[in-house]
Amino acid sequence: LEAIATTTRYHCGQAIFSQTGQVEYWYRVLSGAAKVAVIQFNGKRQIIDLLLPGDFLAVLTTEEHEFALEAITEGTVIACYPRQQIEELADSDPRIAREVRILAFETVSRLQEQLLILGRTTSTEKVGCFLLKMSERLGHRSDKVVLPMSRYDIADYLAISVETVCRAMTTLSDRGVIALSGKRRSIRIVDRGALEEDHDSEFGDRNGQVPKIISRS
Amino acid sequence: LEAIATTTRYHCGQAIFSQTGQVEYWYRVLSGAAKVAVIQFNGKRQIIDLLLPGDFLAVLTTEEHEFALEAITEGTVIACYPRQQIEELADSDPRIAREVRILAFETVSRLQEQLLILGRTTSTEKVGCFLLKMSERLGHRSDKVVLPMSRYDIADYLAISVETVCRAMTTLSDRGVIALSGKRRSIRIVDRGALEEDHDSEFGDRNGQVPKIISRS
DNA sequence: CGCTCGGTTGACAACCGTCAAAGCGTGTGG
DNA sequence: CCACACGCTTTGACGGTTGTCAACCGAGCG
Repeated sequence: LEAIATTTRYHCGQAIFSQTGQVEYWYRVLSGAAKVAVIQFNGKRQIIDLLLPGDFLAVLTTEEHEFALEAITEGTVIACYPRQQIEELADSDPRIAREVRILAFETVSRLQEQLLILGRTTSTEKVGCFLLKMSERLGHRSDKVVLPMSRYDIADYLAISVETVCRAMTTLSDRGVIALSGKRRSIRIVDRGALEEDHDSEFGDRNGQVPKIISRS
Repeated sequence: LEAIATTTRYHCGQAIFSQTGQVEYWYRVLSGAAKVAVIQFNGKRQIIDLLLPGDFLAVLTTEEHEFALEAITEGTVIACYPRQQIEELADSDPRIAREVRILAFETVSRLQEQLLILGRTTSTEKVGCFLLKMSERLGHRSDKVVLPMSRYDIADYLAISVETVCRAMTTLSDRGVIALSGKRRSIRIVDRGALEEDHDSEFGDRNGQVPKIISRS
């Protein structure tokens, strides 16, 4: 599978691609980090996916939106696979087809998790869940998390403003849930349990209603 | 591919599955509509995906969340494929593998679109984009959209409250962008252009800055 | 040294969630 | 056939949260 890949090293902020229409390549981050952004007619940017080492991106078409893939850490290495060739390989080798399938499902899972984070009500929860997810995805066993992105990128990723991201950070820091180290992008998770529950039963579980009935149609 | 499927007809509000852990089946909506919901420790529900006829759902694992798939219209027909068998078929027949791949990529695309909607700033934009997407997905050429879901489901889907959904609807109606028919779930799109742009240059494009430089890391 | 950019904090207005209440539609039972 | 009840929808009032604007700090760099 790696035989048809062309790996390239990118600088921080460098665009891997940025276009509208059919995308003829699939990408995979080998080291560093990259963001998948959509530039809206509006001028506003939104980051709809964050790629860490091992993550995969396959975009079929980008109708009516301008997609952009961009490195966010210095020296990010990305493998680029021609779509045509990878499809042919998958057709001829079931193992490769299975691998591509798994990568696609991982992408689905990643996006679903992101949807859950965006569905949170308060910004503090969003940032808390984001930090938790980043801690998981970065895979370090320690509680130290070195964010690969700026606050601006976090804001675009969580669909909130930069100032709100900062405020959420300091709020979590004041609560003693996280600790902001000297280095700006380095964060230590102090109380992981509080991050996971967060607002859960903040004011006691006064809503004793068991949510058995899901539907209301 | 349809040989291994077991199709079942469901009532409105009936659960197709609801569990935590490994999901051993993949699903496809043949007619009607279904929602993929996550019940959080909190008790709050969030709809992370909406399945219309032709749409596909494959969940690998639902670690740490309880996933539920539930019909939202009466008489929804859903095909259920055992994961094991569909993988074996895909391994033996490249055409099936390709089909599964395409379905997975469509799921990715659907989730990305939903992320874009959730990334909108105001609730009116969210509802407007949602209606536009529903109009596209339902595929009717006319401007009439019959929503398959309740306002509660829309709220859980857009991560806003029910009241806000109603207010956004009436706001759009007051602006003359949409028309609320007598039937509650029937909506007519009057000014499609306004829905697409929406807030775009509401107060003139005072931010003349061309967003060439995407990155700020 | 001055510049730029990222990060942080404050003030204020607008938006949205919550609580409350009232209008509708549908289905069921009398 | 009608009355009632229940659930969905809508609207209002109010307080909390967040976006926006503004200013300041610190670090990197020419």
